[in-house]
Order: sequence, then structure tokens, then C-alpha cells
Amino acid sequence: MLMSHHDHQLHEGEALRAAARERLTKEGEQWTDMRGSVFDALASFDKPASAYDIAEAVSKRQGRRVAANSVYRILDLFVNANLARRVESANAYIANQHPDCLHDCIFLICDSCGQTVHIDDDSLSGGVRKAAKSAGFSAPRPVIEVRGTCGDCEGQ
Amino acid sequence: MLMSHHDHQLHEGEALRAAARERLTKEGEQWTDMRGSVFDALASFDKPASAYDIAEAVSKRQGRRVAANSVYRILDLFVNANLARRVESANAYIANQHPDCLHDCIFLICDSCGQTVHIDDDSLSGGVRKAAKSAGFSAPRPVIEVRGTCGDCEGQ
DNA sequence: ATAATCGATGTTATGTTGTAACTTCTCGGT
DNA sequence: ACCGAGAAGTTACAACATAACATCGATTAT
Repeated sequence: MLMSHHDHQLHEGEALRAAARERLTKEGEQWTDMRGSVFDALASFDKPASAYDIAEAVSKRQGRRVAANSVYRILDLFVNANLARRVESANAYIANQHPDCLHDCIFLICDSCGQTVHIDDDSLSGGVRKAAKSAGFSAPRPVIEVRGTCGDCEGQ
Repeated sequence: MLMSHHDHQLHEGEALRAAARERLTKEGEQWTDMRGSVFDALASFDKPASAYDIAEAVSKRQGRRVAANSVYRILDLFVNANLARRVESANAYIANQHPDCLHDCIFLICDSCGQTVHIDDDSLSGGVRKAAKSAGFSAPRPVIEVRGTCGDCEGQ
């Protein structure tokens, strides 16, 4: 079975930061120091991070207390602007590696180590969207996540 | 496009309660008064209910304080035994209307009124499972939910 | 220049969801 | 009667999330 693919600009490090910044400003939002710090913290985690995790990371980095509160505001902004995603089944957030392009993504979360990979399969998410529409739902936003055990953890 | 279907015993009211009870005892677990009360409360909601909602309902019904704590224990048991499902994106639980049969279900949750319908589409959930397995994940448990606006709320 | 405004952030408080640790109760087997 | 095990009670707390209001700094109008 052949899967349709399209080219993604997959960003990381500086490039990701730049892409995020560009995306946010294109939304008409400001890229402030605070937002930059939150983004850096978010992107520095290798697994989904809670707002509190991020608040702690930013606090440490800046040597002052940053309240979870402020972090939530910024995360909400990021999610709306496609810079970040919320992982519902983990109450956590993860940076979006291609903020430029809109997707329903599918997260695979390892119950053992927490590692989370994300895959884009528009045929799957499209099917879910379609099923929702058939049931009379409008403006459907699919949440597709899979809990399981990743390959690395499988052996042990 | 034709969708594969299979017959479901869709239970409600007394029949649902009986089916749940049967299912639970088949798992080797006891159907106690408390569990019955929690199940009744859960099934009495017409939308996903939080553990605290349920604790409150049971407390009211019994004229004594029932701690959320106890409700959580029972809900976990129910979820494991397929009597209930957790709706991840709502931090809430919903009774499973066919506890006899195993499914990855798909929930459609209305952001406006909270009504939640569940659909079973094994081809969709199977696709998600398959994608997870291809990515090296074992024992995948898909979480498929859709946030949107239901038909009733759409007009207004 | 000063005042008004607005968006971003800080601050404090509180609400909601979820667990942990330990005790008490109940029931069945001896 | 005693014991053991599972269920439920109790208390405490951790983690997640939001609300309301104050402050700050940049921009604009006067």
C-alpha cells in the first residue's frame, strides 16, 4: 500500500526557532523575549512537557520565578498559531517541527519512557474528519494519539 | 463506499446495568453496592462526567460524602473491564454501551454543549493501530477523539 | 511633553483533576 | 473466634488549569 506524502520542511534548533518566529509574526503576534524563552524551553524537551515543566525550565534559565500562569497563556498562543501542539492524553505540550504547514498530527506516546513521535497521515486523519462530518459535526479537530510501548522500550 | 458493520448489543437502562454487571463478574471482579452506585451515576449522565461529578452524584444519592478517591478507583476498574471509557480530551468518563465487545472507539465531543457521541469504525482505528505498529510501537491503544460542534449546536 | 490606550507580563488566589498512604470494614475460610 | 484479603473510607497532597486584577512599556492622540 502506497502512502501519499508531501514535502515537509522539518526544522530543528535555530532553524526551528526562526520558523516559529516567522510563523508567529505572520499571525500578527509579537515575538517577545518571554515568548522566545518559552519556545526555547519547549523545544529543548525531548518529550512532551507540561506547562509547569516549562515554567520551571524558564525560571531556572532566567534566575527568577516565572509563573505557570504566564506559560499557559503563551502555550495557548503557540497552539493557536501552530507552533506547538497539546498532547491531550499527557496534559502536555510539544513543539511543532513544521509550524509552516497545517496538519492533524498523530502522536505515538510511549507509556514506558514518554518518548513521543508524531506522524502525519492525512488519509487517516482525513478519514476521522470525514466520519465526524458524517455524524453532523462541523469544524472537526481530530485528536489522534496512541499509547503503547516504543521500540526502544520493547526489549525491556 | 461501504462500511463494514457488525451487530452490537446496544444496552441502556436496566439492560446496560445488567450487561455491565455480567461483564465485570466475568472479569473475576465483584459487583458491589458501591460499584453499582458508581455505575448508575456514570450511566445517568448524558455527557462525559468527571470523577468529581460522579462523586457528587453518588454522595447526593446516598446522603453521605463519597470521596473522589474511591470513585477513581472504581472508574479505573471499569475502564480496565471495558465498562467505561475515559475521554482524554475532556478528563472525563463515559459508560460503554456495549461492554461485551471490544472496540477502539471514536468520540465526537461538542465544544459547545458537551454532548458526546461515540462511533466505532474499525477500519479507521485499525489504520491508526497499523500506523503505530509500523513505527515500532507495540500494544498500541488508540485514542481517537474529535472536538467540534454538533449538529444541534450548529444553528446557534 | 503628557495623557490615553493597548498588549504583554506579573502576581495572587483559587478551582479542578489525580494519587498516595494508611485505616477500617466486611466477608469467607479455618 | 480468628485470620486474611479485597473493598471502601479518610486524610493529605501533588499536578494541572484558570480567573481577576495590577503593572509595565511601547505606541498613538492631543
